[in-house]
Amino acid sequence: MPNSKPTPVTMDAVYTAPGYLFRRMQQIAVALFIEECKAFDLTPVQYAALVTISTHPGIDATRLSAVIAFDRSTLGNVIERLQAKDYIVRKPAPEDKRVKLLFLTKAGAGVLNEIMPSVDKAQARMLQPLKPADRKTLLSLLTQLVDLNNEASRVPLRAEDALEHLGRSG
Amino acid sequence: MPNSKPTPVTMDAVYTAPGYLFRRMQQIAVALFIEECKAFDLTPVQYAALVTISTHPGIDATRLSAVIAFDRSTLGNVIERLQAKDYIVRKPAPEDKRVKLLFLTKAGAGVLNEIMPSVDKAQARMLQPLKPADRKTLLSLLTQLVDLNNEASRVPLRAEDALEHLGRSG
DNA sequence: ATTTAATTGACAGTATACTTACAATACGGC
DNA sequence: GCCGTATTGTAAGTATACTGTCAATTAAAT
Repeated sequence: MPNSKPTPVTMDAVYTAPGYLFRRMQQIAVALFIEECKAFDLTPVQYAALVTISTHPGIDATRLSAVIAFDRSTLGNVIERLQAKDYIVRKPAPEDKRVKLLFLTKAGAGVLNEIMPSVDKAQARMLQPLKPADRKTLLSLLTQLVDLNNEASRVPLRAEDALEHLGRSG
Repeated sequence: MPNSKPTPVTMDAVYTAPGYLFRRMQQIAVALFIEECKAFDLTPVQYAALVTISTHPGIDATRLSAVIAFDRSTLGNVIERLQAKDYIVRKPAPEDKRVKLLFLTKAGAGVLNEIMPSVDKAQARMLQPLKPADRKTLLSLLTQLVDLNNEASRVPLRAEDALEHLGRSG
């Protein structure tokens, strides 16, 4: 009789799983971001896209997705929303008819400057409960882990590759 | 002239933000889970729900949401999908006509038992790149941080409260 | 130079994750 | 026992996040 002893299942199968903990922390991070930045009507993803377009004016959607490691399909919708809010504009690339280049508008640059302190506050708040030394340790291990697992993600970060033929502005 | 010196924006505003790193790790965690468990057609969230229904048979959707800290609305759809796959059944509660109680089916209990090793493999893989001591440190800090930030999340974990009048089976 | 392959943005479809709102039901104070 | 209130499940609407696919276009192979 095979499989005669099924392992007894406990909630530890959920609570101690790193994947569960990362999910919870991500949800906490988004909640804190939204709370601190509620005056600005910008989501964390939209903020990351704005920052990247700011540091790489004229980047296209595919390269943007590689630089922040967000899915290309998802980013299409994000870009549409940023455009609807008049924070960015899309201009057709002269040398490649498929490509649309992304630029910040004045309003986009303004929001980005204004939201920064609130973003910093949110980022600080989510580590606040830890002792300063533990914050540094966690951030260091987390940075290492994300980097070492880069290829495991569906959309690996390709910061360098993506910018090879751009003006190397970031 | 106010605001005459806008802070120069760099990609560090994204790359070093803990929120960004948590988002990346969550995406990596999901990718690894899906890859290891592709034979089973179960998502991480569906797995967590199945485990909880297994350890708390007869739990209702609202309490389930509190025990795994997932949004109540989201969970409605998750439950529908688990029901469509015949992994769970919903039975009306005799003493409260609003409530529908959740139970595993034989198939649900079977999948849960079979998928466990693959889930463990995925969870191990995402920490694998770190040295064993660093894995322990990260997991400890992450667990602390999630717990200390519990109230900041939109759906705080309420494991105890949620089970007060249940049979205390977990 | 013409066929083949790769890239780009777009779209459809599924699955979380959250908000607000709502009807049905249950419960509290009185 | 009635009434205001809270709870439960559900639904609609928005925003990620991923899978495919597709047409248009460009690049590469020969």
